[in-house]
Amino acid sequence: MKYMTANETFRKISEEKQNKIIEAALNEFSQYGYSDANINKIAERAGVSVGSLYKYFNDKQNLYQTIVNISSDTLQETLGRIIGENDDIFIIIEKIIGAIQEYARTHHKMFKLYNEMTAENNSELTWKTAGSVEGVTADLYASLIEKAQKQGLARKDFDPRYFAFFLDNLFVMLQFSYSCEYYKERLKMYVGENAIHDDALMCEQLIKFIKGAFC
Amino acid sequence: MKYMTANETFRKISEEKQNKIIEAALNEFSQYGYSDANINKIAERAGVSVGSLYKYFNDKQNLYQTIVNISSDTLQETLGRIIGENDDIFIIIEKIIGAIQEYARTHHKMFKLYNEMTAENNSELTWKTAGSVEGVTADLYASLIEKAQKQGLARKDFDPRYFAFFLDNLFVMLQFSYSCEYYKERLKMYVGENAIHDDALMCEQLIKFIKGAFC
DNA sequence: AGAATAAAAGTGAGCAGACGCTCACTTTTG
DNA sequence: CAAAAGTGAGCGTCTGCTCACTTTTATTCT
Repeated sequence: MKYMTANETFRKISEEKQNKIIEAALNEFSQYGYSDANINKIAERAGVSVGSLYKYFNDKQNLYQTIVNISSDTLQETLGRIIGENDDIFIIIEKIIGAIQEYARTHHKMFKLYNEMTAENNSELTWKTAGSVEGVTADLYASLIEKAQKQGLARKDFDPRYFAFFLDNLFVMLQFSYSCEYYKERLKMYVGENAIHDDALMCEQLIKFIKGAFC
Repeated sequence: MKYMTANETFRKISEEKQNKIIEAALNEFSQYGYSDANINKIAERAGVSVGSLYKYFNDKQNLYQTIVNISSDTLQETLGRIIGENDDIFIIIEKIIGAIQEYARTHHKMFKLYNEMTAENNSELTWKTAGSVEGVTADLYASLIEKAQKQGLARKDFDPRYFAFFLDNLFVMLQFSYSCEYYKERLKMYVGENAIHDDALMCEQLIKFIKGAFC
């Protein structure tokens, strides 16, 4: 169900109002992180009173959880669609890289939120939601690789679960490199100032790297 | 110079006292992150008064910077030593993986601190110290790969700077996977409960992956 | 050597500002 | 005219940091 973590009241208000609140909260949380995010500011930016906000969400944690869930669902939906298209593995990888590059521009706050969330120490809470997603992804990648091995598209002398892990590691770091200040700077150090804008070159090189590893 | 960011007073006190303060601060910062770290608690755990702490360090930021610098230096020193040994690239990679696995146990708080630091938004401050380190690493990896290309150890149809980037991405994620709660859980999802303890298998699989990509 | 004294180091109660959250109240809805 | 939705001043708490004060160390003088 949509916005499961929010209170009933929130689900009854107009979609426009919902969106304004979600946008304001995503803005604040992704920019300042959980602890430094200011609830009063979120309310002000969203054009609602703090009192109302606390009728929609039990507390700060609850609002944060809702935003994390929304982001997680949005990203997962895209990934699911791509993998469900039943292409061969290297086409899928290319599509995923393309999706990361596109999302880094249109939804970069969600990537940033994801980065902050994983750095937090009370991961137990956030793991319950984002964790299930990671589990599904892990299985999907592993079975894709296994299929590729059977089709002769990948060599057979490695553990598909480990290679799925390394593959997703490369994707996670690509997300960070496009969305988070620190990793943006780091990317520049490695491949130069304007690499951030040359999507095609990055995609080409990364696929070459992955293909090499698999074949 | 040692502890450059700290005040002169700090550099004059006994090494034992310095170490107690650094340990207490590293503990607090790595466990709770910058914002939620409590200065009063650090002082108490280190066995000094808050007043003294503020004679050693200008403010919270300053103490944090000092801890980040120390961690950064410690890790960089190890990496520099390994790369300086002039082995062929795959021996170096194996040694780096081994060092990550070892440090994940002996210095895991430093890795955690690094993860939190990179998620912070005021990266400009921390970039000044950690950033210079990343720059050096980037150059070292790239020239190592270039050398391998010339020696015929790696194929020549890729950009060494991009491959250096992907290589270090795999190392960074390995660090996180061994040290940070979220990524530990994620690693379990991918390769199973007891993969965290099977260092040899992880090393073997990762080298296989990297070797494939390079050759 | 020890007293006198100045400088440096150390202390912790408490100030000041920030912020999550409440609640007595008003407005809107059905 | 209830019931539900909305409001925002301000309460309570938390915490970075200060400052008036004490203790220790270093130096000078008799």
